[in-house]
Amino acid sequence: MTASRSRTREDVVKAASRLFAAQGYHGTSMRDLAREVGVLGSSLYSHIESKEDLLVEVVEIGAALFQASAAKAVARGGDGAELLRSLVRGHNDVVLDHLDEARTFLFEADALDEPHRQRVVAARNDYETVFRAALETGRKDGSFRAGIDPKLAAILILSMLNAVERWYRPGGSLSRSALADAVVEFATRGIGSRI
Amino acid sequence: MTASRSRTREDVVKAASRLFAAQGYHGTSMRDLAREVGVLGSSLYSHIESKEDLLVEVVEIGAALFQASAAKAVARGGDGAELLRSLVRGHNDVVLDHLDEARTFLFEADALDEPHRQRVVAARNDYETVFRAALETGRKDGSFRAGIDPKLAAILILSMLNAVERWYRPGGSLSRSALADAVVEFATRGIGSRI
DNA sequence: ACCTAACGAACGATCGTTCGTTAGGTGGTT
DNA sequence: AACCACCTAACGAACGATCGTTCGTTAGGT
Repeated sequence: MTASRSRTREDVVKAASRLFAAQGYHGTSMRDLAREVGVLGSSLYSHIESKEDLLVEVVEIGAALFQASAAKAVARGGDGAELLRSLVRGHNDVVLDHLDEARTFLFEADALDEPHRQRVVAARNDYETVFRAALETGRKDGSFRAGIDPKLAAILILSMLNAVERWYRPGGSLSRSALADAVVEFATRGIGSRI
Repeated sequence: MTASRSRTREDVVKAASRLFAAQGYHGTSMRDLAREVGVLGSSLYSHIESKEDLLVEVVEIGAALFQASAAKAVARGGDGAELLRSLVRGHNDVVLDHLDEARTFLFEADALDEPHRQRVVAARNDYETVFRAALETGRKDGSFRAGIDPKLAAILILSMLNAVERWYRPGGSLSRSALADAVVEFATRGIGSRI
């Protein structure tokens, strides 16, 4: 049935996510990928069109995950502070639950051809805009200081979040929930000026 | 005269920095590199041992730049807050003045063989330790809140700094100095709780 | 009997690298 | 000044390996 075929295709895409995330797109050969799936290189082409097609698919999965996370946070509502907290938790969940797709989306888009790369840039801009809007909301409703620059703050917060996968190891002393809380607290209070 | 006109090893290393930073190690061929230098592929081997040797060299240059920056900040002295400011300014200067080497050091170390990769990991740990020590100092001298986690804060601050090259464009509305100030202010005050 | 995933050989292109050769410049000796 | 020995950077062909991909064939499930 079509179900078994599409499941196999999903296996290939999932394996590609893993290898692209671990070794990079250019560092992964189709024979590497085939070995990961448990098949010979040529057999992959029963399921996919081309290597670049695979990258497009993985990157789009990553983009959709972040987009869905942002949409869910917005739908949940709340003031600026609550919105920011939702966004941070959602982002962390995406990174930790879908590490390979997130990594590929965040760091391998340069390997795409120009039109596809532009779509990734646009998706990231849209996502960043949601963060910026949350910060603007919070600035107005009193959640945050009046002096903040929402655009810059959004970039800095996302910089911290996107780097989480580089150092966070699940099962350590810091739980996933505590991680999100720590990022939010750092973003809102910083390290300084004990009152 | 021969020194300035003849292509030296440094020219090759510099070109490699540019391409490794722009396209990644695996995305750069020796013929790509040769074209960048203005020579045929085989001619590169008058100057270097191997492609991986080149990566090692570029990465070590990057490591040395960050290490020197940290040493300079420490030598300058001051309390925790002043030390952190020095470290942030120094880091930004390294990234903006030596973008290619910094990028390669930060993001291409995975392509190294295991022993060399370990040395990069160690260098990054040492560098992070300087940041952590500055935060611990500041926690004791009253520059920062008592409740902060220096290890986590160091990671988060470095996450922001390492991402600067992904979005900052010199010549824009944000000067280099203002950028460093903004990062320091974000790190110390955050966005929240107007008191 | 049909469908299809997987095989395995093979394609041309490109990979990193080697090697014998060449051109051009330098220094030393006459 | 003229010679020669020497050095070095670059060339260009070629190496074996591997790249992404194609294709005719085969095995197994429905």
